[in-house]
Amino acid sequence: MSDKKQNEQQVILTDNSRQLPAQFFKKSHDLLFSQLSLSPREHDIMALLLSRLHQEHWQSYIDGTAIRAPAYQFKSDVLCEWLGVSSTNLYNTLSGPAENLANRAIGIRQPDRKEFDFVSLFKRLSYKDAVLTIIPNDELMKEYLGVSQGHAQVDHHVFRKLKKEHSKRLYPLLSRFKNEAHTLHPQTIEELHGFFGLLNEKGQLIKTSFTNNKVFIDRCIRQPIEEIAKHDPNLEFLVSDTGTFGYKAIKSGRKIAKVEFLYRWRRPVNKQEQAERVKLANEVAPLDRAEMVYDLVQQFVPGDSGNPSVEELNTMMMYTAQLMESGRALDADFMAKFSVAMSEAMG
DNA sequence: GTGTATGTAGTTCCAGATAC
DNA sequence: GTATCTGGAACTACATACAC
Repeated sequence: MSDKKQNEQQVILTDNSRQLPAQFFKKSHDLLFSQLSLSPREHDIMALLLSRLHQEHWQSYIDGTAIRAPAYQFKSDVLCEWLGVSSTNLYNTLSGPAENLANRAIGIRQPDRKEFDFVSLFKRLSYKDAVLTIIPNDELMKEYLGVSQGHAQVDHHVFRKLKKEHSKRLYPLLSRFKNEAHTLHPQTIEELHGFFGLLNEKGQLIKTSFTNNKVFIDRCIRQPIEEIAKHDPNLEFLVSDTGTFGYKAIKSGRKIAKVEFLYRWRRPVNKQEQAERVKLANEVAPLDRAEMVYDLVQQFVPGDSGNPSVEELNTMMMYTAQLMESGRALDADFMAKFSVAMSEAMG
C-alpha cells in the first residue's frame, strides 16, 4: 500500500488486488438499512470502495490534520479483476455507472423522527488515466465507518456473481443476520419499499408498478432469492407452508402486509473457507473478531476443525458489552454453548 | 469511443380468486 | 355482487457486454 498525503488529503492507492480482503467486505448497519437504489455495476463499485475503507485512513481527517476526507484510488488491474472485464472494456464498463454513481443520493434513516435524510454518496468520483478515484462524502463518515455498531459481513465473491440489482441489495441484508439468536424479523411492505430504494424523499413510490405487491415481490424478493440460492452454497433457503421458496408472505386480510425471509446460514466446512476465515480473523478489528467468535460459538459443532481457541474465546468475553449492544444476546443458551466450546478448546 | 446485441428492469393488461 | 388483490404474460426502456 502506498498511502500518502496530497494537498492535505490522504490518498489510498490500490494497485494490487491483494490489498483487498480475501473474501468479505463489511457494510455498516446504517448503510445496510439506508434507502439506496443502484444498478448492478454501481453496486460493484460501491462494494469495491467498502472493501478498501478502513477507519485508520480517516484518522488525519478526524484529528484535523487533513482538511478533506481520504481519496481512494484503484488502478486498472484491480478494477479489471474486481469487475471481471478486460482492460479494453474497462472504460465502457465504468464510464456510465461512474457518472450515475457520482450523482447518487442515499437516504439515511433518522429513527427518532421516522424520516430519511438524503445525502450525496460521494464528494467526487472520476476515472482518468486508467485510475478510478472515489472521494466519499465526509458527511457520511459515520455511516461508512460505523461497523462497530453492527455490520454485514458480505462474501464479495458471491456478491460479484449476482447479476440482479435487487439481489445485490438483498444479499448483504441476509448476511447481516447469520445466526439464530440474531434474526431478521418480518419486514412490512413499506419498509421493504424503502430498503430497495423505491421511495422518493416524500416517501412515495418512484416506480409505480411496485404498488402491485405481486410485481414487487416477484422482482425484489422471489427472483433475487433464486439467484442468491444458486451462488451461495452456505445460505440455505427454506420453503414456506404455502410453497414459496425462501420467503413467506404474511397477509392482513387478503393483502400482503409483511414478508418473512426463510433462510439459515450453513457453517463453512471446507478447508479453504476455514483458512479464509482464519485469515480474515487476523485482519479484522478486535470487536469484529469478537463478533465472529461469538457467531462461531452460537453455531458450535463439537469436533469441528474451525472451532475457536481458548485465546479467541477469552478475548471475545472482553467485548461482552459491545456484543450485547450489537444485538448479540449472552443468555443462558449462549453461555452453555460457550462452556462446551471452552472445554473443547482446553482439552 | 462507438455501435450493436443481449439481458434485465419496469410497466401494463387481463383473468381468476377472494374478502367484505 | 363488488371491489380489490394475485398470478401470468407480454411489452418497452434501460443497462450491460462486447466487437470493432
